[in-house]
Amino acid sequence: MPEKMPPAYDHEAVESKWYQYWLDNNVPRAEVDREREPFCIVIPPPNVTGSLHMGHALDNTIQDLLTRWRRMQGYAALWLPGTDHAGIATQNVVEKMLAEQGKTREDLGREAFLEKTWEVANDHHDVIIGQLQRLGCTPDWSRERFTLDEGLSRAVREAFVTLYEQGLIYRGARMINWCPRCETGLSDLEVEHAEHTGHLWHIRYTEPGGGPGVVVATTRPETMLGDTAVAVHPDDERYAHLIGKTVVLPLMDREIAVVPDELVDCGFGTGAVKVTPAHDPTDLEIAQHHGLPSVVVINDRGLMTDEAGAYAGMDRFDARREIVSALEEQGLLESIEEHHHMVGHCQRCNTIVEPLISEQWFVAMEQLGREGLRAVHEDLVRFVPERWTKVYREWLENIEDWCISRQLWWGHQIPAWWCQECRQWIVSREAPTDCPVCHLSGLVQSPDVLDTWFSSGLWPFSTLGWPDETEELDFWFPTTVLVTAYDIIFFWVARMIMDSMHFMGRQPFERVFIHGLVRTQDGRKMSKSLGTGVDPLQLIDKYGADALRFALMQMITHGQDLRYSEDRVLGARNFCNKLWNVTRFVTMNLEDAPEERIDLSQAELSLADQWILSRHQRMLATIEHEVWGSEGDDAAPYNIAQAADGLYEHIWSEFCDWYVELAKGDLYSPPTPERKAVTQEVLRTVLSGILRALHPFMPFITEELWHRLQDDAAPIALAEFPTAHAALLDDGAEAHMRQFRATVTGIRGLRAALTVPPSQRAPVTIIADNPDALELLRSQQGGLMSLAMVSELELLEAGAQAPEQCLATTAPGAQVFLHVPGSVDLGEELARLDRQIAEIEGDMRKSEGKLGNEQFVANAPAEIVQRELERLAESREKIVQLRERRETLEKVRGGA
RNA sequence: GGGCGGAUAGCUCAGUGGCAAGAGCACCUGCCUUACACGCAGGGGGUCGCAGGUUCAAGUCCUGCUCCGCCCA
Repeated sequence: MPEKMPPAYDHEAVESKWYQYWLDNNVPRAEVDREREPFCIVIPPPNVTGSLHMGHALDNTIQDLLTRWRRMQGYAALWLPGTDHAGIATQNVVEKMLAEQGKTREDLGREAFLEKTWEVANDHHDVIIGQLQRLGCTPDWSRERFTLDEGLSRAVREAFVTLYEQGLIYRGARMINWCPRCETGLSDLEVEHAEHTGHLWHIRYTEPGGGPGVVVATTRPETMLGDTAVAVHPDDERYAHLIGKTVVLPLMDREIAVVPDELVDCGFGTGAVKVTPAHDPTDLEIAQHHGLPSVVVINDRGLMTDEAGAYAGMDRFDARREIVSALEEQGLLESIEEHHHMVGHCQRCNTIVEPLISEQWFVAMEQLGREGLRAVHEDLVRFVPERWTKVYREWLENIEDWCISRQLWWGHQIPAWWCQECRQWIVSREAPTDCPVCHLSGLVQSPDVLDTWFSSGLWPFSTLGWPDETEELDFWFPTTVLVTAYDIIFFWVARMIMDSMHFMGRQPFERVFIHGLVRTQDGRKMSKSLGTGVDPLQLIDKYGADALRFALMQMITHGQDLRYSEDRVLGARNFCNKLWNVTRFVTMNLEDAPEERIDLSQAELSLADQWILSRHQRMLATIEHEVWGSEGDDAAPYNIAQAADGLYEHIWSEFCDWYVELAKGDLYSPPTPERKAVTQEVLRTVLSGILRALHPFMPFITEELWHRLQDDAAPIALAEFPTAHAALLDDGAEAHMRQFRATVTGIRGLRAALTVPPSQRAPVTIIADNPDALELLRSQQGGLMSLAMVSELELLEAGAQAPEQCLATTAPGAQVFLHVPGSVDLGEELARLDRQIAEIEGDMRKSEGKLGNEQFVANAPAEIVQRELERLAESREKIVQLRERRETLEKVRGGA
């Protein structure tokens, strides 16, 4: 890397060159290797509709970070990529494209429509892969899967047929959620409920003889055409006289029975409800109790049927208006109330769903649900944070059968064939040529496809080769951790666990790391339609992928939504620049370093050397502990933000602010050549550790700087992750540095109090409280003078006479005096001292209060009491010094 | 209706019952000190939502309440 480093980091120049390098060096590739520990993450497959948003950027950065880290630690680390065909979503996108040309899918026919959809899916796929690569993600591309590819389709057929054979898949007519726009059945989860302000219409159903009858309240008057009864609560005295009688259904002139049923809520509306068994789940139940007939008045396109009489062919909402006005004309509309209620909408197209009785394929969930529960009861799968376990458990405990057939074209066509001769369904892994029962041909495959989540549920094992018993499956399954947001726990996570327990007899992953959603700065949901979406690629263009990744990693909080703010990305970009420049500094100063490397364990280290090496070990131990815990993957807490902060703090506030500044003395004017060489070695060693530890967070810049630091380097992506060595921890050096730093900071504070510019050095006197402190300051004199911009340093023993015409402060173990050339504003200085005195007096009172409390002394641990005693002693010492100082100043002032 | 989460500096958020509550950004002051102005040094800023309780000790544990958000019915 011969060219010089420019003084500002340019992310575009750096990030463009390393992805291909990683591919060339096989970085993403994972091999089955029995000598290594397996580590495996399967990607939550992005939909091949649309492109990646900030949520994907977050989710995939976490996965890449964990994978890179384990890879560097020598694990056989597989991150398995892929995409999801996203049945209804993708089909909607293509239908919209067709609609722009005035066409429908029927115009094209199934085959041509699917061809078109494959094209669209392939295009989106390529965009998504490109985005993941821009983000620096390194999943094993050689193992990439798609939910509709041949292998996964085989897995789907295997799962379907097996469940059918086990009696866990059945076909039947049930009331389901129907989207009249998509013209397909939906599962309960695909319906989103939103509060609507509607009306509660009170409608009178009179008695055949002309009696007053009963007033029913309804939110959906259009369904009344299909009413087959009126129900009241059996204990409701208001309506007792009507039970067993009939009333006349308005507009249809049909006599319907008044039936008693416990399901009726006396408090709702008038306490009498119309019963429309074909269009309401509760009504259907009531109808079943009383053997009532069903009349279907709304069809699967949301239009009124022939049964709706005069309203046949009308849209359901037009019919509602017409019916209300007809009732009003006839004087049967008693009143209208405003009413707030939850209305179900199609998750994909937001159309109001219609409950319809329909013949569909269902998965019986009771047994699968039990198996899913066993996975958490026996701790086979653990959620991080743990509280999501409860959410998962409660959903499974109340689970209902799952409608899996969709009246769509894009997806896995159901492996079921209808024999027109025997009038029965043949379910089979392979397409049968003729009916196994009557042996006649004339089988017709069900045109329906499966719910997308049926295939996604198999993802952790189908992608590893199931139903074949592959080496990969044997080695990497169960996978290590699943990383996803909480919004698909039911849709996807739960189904993977149930399916895996059922088909594999084991959990799909040992842990589920649940993170939150990325929101806008003011906490709103990011959405393209609201214009609140942020495109990760634009941010990458502006600040770089490393900055985006690091910012996201700093913002993660466990299971809580995070508010995106561009300031954070800017901050992370500045951090990149800091890293760039400190590497620039180190490489510039390594140019004349000796060829031969120095063994630091044998070298004579300065205090600063010992300190930074110790702090470096501590940082490494901290980040390992925060992310992986101390007992390996099954206890990993994934505190990634804490690890990011640990690195940031170490690099910026310790390595750059203090070590590098102190190193300058030993580099520019070393007392001995050895001192310089050791300093160079420490700089090289610590920076090398920093780059490697930071690599999983910021892969591009660390790869670049790694090669800047050493010409002949192999990829940092494959370098060994640094390990903390307890032997290099040095509590003594850390304590001495704390004291040293406090002294420097004390002097700087005095300078700032007088606004002495940095260019102006100033003389300083320090009176050490004890010989140890004196020795420390004497040994660090050079660093102290340069970092605190001291012109002359006078170091005195305890008891020495304090100099006059000075500003003073106290540091641990020392009193510090800044000699002021001109005149000092004594008034201001006195006020400053008074503030300090007041503060310390407050501290003293608190300590004295605690120590004067017998209970505290008796009950608190000895260590805490001891600490309190020390603090009190320190405060007393300080306050004596400050008061003396104040007196002196007063005298000077008086004399002046 | 049931459940979950949140409320800490102007903003976004950290914070094992015990060292007098921290960071980043923003703000104020002074600096182009030969790695970095994407920077350096210094500084101001807090009834830890409210009210009780447990404890020698509560931002942290318990109870109740208020407000905000989410999920399920």
